[in-house]
Amino acid sequence: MAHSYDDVGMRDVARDVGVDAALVSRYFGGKEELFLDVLDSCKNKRSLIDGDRTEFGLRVARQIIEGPEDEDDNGFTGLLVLLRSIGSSKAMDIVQRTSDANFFQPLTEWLGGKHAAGRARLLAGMIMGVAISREMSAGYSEVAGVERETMVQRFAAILQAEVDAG
Amino acid sequence: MAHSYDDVGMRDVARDVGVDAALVSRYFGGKEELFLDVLDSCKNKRSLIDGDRTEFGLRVARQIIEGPEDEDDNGFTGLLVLLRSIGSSKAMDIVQRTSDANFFQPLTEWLGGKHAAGRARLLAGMIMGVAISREMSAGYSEVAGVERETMVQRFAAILQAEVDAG
DNA sequence: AAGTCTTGTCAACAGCTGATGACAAGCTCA
DNA sequence: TGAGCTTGTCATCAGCTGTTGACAAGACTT
Repeated sequence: MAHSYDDVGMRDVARDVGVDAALVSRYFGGKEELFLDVLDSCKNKRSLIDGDRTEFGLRVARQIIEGPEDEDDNGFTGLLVLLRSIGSSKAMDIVQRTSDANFFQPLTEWLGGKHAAGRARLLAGMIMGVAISREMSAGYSEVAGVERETMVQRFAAILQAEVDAG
Repeated sequence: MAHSYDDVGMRDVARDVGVDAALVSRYFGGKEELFLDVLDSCKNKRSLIDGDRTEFGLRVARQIIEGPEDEDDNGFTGLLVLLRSIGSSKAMDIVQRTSDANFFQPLTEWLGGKHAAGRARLLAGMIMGVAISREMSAGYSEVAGVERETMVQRFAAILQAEVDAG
């Protein structure tokens, strides 16, 4: 699982790699720089934008609501880390800058057409929100499988409408 | 501004009230209990649900996108604190339980009709996401005023459609 | 072979966190 | 008046954080 900025310590990172914490701190030049590097390493995936434009809604909706089949990076892990790191005053600067440069702006350009910025913001917001609502109620009010498929279809239509609105 | 669980220390809370931190810790029984009390104090507002059902979309969309006129509690502060506190392993339990009890479930009941749980989840997710996207790009790519009004209208229609879908 | 750079560890640092025991002043009530 | 409760402060605690200086072993270069 991907965590947040505040929640992951240097010693955690170091342990995962089997190395001393001092080395990590030194190699990256500090925790913030490490965070920035991690986020930048996720930006090249562009899994949101890549793919058929006419199936954007369905593709994204399914991935967000049903979650990734493989436990590894599904292209949204970077976004989830970003979302979880909101609320951290130390990471806020990086979060704002990165989300803008790696998420909002590319989406705006890809959308094009009328009110591209506003539509991108709306689209990004809805995607982030549904993604995060999934783990906010994890283990509590699970939505049944049948109903989930309906959710996917509804959400897909909403997203696609925003893409085609240009 | 409302902050997150990890970002606000006992000493901060105490200073704001003009009191020693020890008193706060003792009076509430600990930081987690304080957090829980704060969240519960926000639940009675029900500002999402209260009001005309046929204007739910417009009312919520305007409040979320344009922000509150008064700097004080606009009924969404509790939700924003909740959102920002995701990513904190210490607050996660409380966040999940509270958001379910004070947010998802009331919304589900209020919605009613077919697939109420799924629609509520979708609705809640979109609302949270757009709310949070506003502060993720604060100061960077501001959306112009004209475009913002279009956003409000589009978002309102999306939300209202989900309400009426039952 | 000698010098130097990289890769890495260890111990320690200052700064912060939430919490707690000891204690003081003021209030209430018998 | 004196007992007991509330309200509040202060110093202090252990635990955690990111960072850094000192040092060691290996690899590469001259």
